[in-house]
Amino acid sequence: MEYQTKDELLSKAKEAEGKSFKELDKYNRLGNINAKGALGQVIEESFFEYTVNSEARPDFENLGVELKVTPFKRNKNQSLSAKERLVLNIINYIEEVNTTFDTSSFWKKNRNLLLMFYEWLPNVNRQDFYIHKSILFQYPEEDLEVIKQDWKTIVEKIRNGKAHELSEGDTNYLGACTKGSNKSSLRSQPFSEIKAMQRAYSLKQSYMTSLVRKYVNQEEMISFAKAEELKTKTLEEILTERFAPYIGLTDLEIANRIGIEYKNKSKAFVTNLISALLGIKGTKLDQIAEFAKANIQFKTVRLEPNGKPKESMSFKNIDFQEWTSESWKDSYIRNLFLETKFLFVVFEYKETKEQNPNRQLFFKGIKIWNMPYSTIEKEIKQIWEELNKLITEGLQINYVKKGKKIVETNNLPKSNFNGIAHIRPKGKDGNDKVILPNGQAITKQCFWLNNGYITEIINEI
DNA sequence: GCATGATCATGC
DNA sequence: GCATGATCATGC
Repeated sequence: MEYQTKDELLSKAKEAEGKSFKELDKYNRLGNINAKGALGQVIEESFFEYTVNSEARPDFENLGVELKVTPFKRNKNQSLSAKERLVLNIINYIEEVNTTFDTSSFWKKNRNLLLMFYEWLPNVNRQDFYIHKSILFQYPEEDLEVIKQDWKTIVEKIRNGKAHELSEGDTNYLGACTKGSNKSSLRSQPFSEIKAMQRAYSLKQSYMTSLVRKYVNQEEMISFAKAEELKTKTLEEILTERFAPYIGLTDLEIANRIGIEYKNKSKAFVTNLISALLGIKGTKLDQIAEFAKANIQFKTVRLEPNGKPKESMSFKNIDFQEWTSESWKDSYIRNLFLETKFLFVVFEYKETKEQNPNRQLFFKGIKIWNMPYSTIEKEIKQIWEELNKLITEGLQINYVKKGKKIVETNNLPKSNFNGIAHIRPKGKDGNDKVILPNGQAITKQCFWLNNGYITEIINEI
């Protein structure tokens, strides 16, 4: 049947709230097909009773509304997250470069979304998943401005003959995610001979998480950029501008100026500093809308007078079981760097520790960065493969006497491995160990980006 | 001076 | 108690 108004469509969609897919599946689709989009098909065919299509036009064409059935999950700490990105239409590289945002395939098809959220549960048959919430989604004005910027970024890259280097980390809310995983899903691009992976527009998982929290859980986040400002400046430009007045000041001076408590060793200090600089003092960083939606993580960098950080940058400890059971494409480390943007908050010491043990820290600036696709697929992949190989072979773990102490050594990739990253212990003490898949015990290990590599990134400021 | 291993400190 | 950010210590 055809719905005459959006309200009519929405009230129909709301009838599904609280129902399981089993109840909605009139034609027993779920019993027969295993395909990925089956849950969406049940909604299209059984619930709305229209034939499944994969056309460029929206599903409810007369209303210009596209239907999307999308999962969320509950985390260990009970918060909700989108289970995945929302995949939209495939990008035709050849045609998309001839459009503007308003005439783009993205905007034509996905301007109005009817979102039906269901909860995904581990070890539960998908027939028993429930629809929790149906909403007619329209992009908030400030989000739409960021999405327009993202769209431009994507199309510019195609125009520069770099469709094959597109990466989700390039953009903030709207991404270009790969779709189809084999060689046959390569497509031509207009300004390069190189075939590019087929990609679709997508709303990033982090962006979808913000929608889940807002619409399913009624959580509000706080944003620092207004739509008006985003019309003339990118999110990155706004951030840079907000931090600029404080360049050259010491951390103490900044604390005094913005009225936050100064705690030298406190992890919370830089967090407080960021939210205060952004004009939303006291907001936890995961509650800052732009950071949450774009998956921007901050990292503090402290440069020595020679312009290089003394220390490498650590990430979370390595889960060896996870590392060796995932494929490269699904690997934690690959997806971390593909999907995360980093906000480096850079400070510098102007004296060495020898010159002055109580040396002060001066704010130098920020850098918003995501790892280039080529680095992920080359150096990060190398280290991932090397670690997998070593774990399969069995690590060489030795205990050698150094002076009075006994030190644990191993043959994991060191900082000279490929210049980008290395693996190094990070435990509480000598007894803080994990068990490798083959039963060996080793001090907890961590993934580090080399300080030399960090220097290169920061020097682009 | 740098690389690598060791471990402290904070916050949830 | 643990994860993660931060930093120390030692030897080449």
